[in-house]
Amino acid sequence: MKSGTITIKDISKALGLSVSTVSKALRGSHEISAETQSLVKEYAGRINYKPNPIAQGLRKGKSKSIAVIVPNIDNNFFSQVINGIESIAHKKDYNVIITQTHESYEREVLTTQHHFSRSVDGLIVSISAESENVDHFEEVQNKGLPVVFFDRVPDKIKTHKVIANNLQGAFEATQHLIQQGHRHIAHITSSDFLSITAERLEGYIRALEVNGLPVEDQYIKYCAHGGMIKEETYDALHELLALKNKPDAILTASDRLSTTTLSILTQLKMNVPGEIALVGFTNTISADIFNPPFSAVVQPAFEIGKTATELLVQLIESKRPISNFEKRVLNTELIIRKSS
Amino acid sequence: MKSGTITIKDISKALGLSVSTVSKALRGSHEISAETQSLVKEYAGRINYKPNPIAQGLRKGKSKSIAVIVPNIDNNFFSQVINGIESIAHKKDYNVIITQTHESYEREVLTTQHHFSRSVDGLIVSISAESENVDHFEEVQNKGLPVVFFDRVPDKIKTHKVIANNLQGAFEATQHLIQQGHRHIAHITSSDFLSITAERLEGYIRALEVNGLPVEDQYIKYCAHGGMIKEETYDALHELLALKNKPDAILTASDRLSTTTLSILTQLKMNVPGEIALVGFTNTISADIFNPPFSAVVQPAFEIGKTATELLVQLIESKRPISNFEKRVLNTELIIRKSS
DNA sequence: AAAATCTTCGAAAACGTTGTCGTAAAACTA
DNA sequence: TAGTTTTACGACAACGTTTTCGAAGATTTT
Repeated sequence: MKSGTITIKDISKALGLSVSTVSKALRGSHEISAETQSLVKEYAGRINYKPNPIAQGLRKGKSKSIAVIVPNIDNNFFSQVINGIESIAHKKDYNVIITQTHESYEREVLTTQHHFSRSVDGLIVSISAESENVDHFEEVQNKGLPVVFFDRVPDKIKTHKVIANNLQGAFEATQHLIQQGHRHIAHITSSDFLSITAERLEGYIRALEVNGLPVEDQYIKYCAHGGMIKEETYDALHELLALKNKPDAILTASDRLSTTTLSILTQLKMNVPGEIALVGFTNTISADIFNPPFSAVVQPAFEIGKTATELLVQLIESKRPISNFEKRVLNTELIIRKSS
Repeated sequence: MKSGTITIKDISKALGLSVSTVSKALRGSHEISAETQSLVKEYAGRINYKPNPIAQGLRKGKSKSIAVIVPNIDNNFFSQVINGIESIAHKKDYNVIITQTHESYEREVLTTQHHFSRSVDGLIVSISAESENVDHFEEVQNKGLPVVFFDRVPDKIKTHKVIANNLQGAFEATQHLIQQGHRHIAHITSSDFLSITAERLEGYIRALEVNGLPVEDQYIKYCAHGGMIKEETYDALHELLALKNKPDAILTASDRLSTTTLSILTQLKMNVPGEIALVGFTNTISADIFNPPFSAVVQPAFEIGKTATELLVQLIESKRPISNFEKRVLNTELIIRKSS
């Protein structure tokens, strides 16, 4: 690791200057004469000197990097958010490192602490489906690490949050199903304590109510692992199809749940939307080549990532502590295809 | 950042011991008496002390973390590889951080240098479609940072490599298309200098030759950005369909190219496989709900990730320099569905 | 009882950087 | 010319660890 690394010390030796002089010259300090500065800079450039950011971080407590913690990356919603994050972060000269929790509470705690102690400058987080407890985030936040949440956000923690208008999205999708003539609409969703679950459920319920339809518990199925475990979705769907009053439509609440549900229905050789219609929250770029083409509630994922990053950088670079936090809500878009 | 952080110094003050004693006690050194050790450990546990890995890294030149550099994460092949990487890395107590290059040479260089100087212990890389030049990897490797390549590997650099049996995979897929009666088989692939491109092309050509079919340049289309830019694929496809002898089948060489091609054919309302059959390299988990269900050459992505990580850890933890490097080749699987 | 050996700990250096402070020489002021 | 300010640089401490070395006290060996 160390063999070829070039440090300030090498430059100082070669040029017969002190390390502090070299450091200051490199940073363009006014204490150093123009000649010395250009001498140092020229030489540093020539031998391809790169400052060691971890030493800088140690010294300054800043590292110009931000970490993203998401449940999974194999999910177009999250990967699009990450692209949004990178678009802003790179522009502002921050590096972005990504870690996934696989919906595991334990991994989330570990990775949070890891990022904290490797001193990233901030965290952008969407909470794992298993994480009922969010103390680990509160802890690092109290120690001065800025955190911004998106999508799955905790009520408890005071900070910036960026979400899609989940209520509206679920409302419109349900409304659409009702307009198509469906009366028994089921909802397959994630862990009941996640913010997105509550918000989307609320939209679903309101649409039913507005249309004078009953809200039936038997039509609402929670998947504790957010669809990570296929059996979970399979069981939920199976229970729905075993009901006396089988649902004639389903609203699925997440990317993974949507594709898994369609996949199972296809396996069961069920006619979509003939026997059962399907609308789901999903940002998959392949929705139009699904069979049938998938009606989707699409979240402004890229925008969410951009917004979260702007807010985070604001927190990081603010001189004095910020206390009035905002919750940005971005609108979803309902794209109707053939599955409904 | 620093406010709440607990350091060895805090412990040493509280217990009236020197920092060196505390450090050694924490690491279980035999120089420290059992009582002192348990005293220190108990106290450290109680106040929730966490060693600062970046300081450890500075001191020891090791950080117990490895970085993964891939073109994109919104791609089931790469996300599955990453899952394989994490499965081994976490077991061996390494943290995994992920960065994407978006097929950009420039970003690849930047992120490589960034990881090097934040002193990760090793790199697992699949090269960007733009990167004809791989000097940046050679450079960090010469400075002592172990690198393992997978999937898109450079010929030039001597190190461990893990790839799918691309030749065999392409051969079987082409063979299958021929058996289905197709005689004009096109091949849409990535940048011509990528290893996977050459290997898959070779398999395609051999299958044609074995069956006494001509190899025609007009049927072979390269996409310099690996399908990242949709127009690229669109143009390639358009040119193929404008030929006098339109192809009656296509073999696509990557995840993104496969879905994009199907998507465009769907837009063009072409009958797949009636007018044109399709087989492609892809690890998408949604292949069975595509319209039509997609015939896929599936790579053992998870296994590739696992293998690459085992080899990397071996490089990292080896006492003396390793010079006999291996290239592991893992078999693909052809899953025939309805698109061919 | 003196000498040798352990045992247990602390002082200090090191990793690569930055920032504070001190200081010699040069430039100005009176 | 003496005094004051400015310029341009170097010494040193600090960030949080680990490790080498030395040394005091305890224990064992002769």
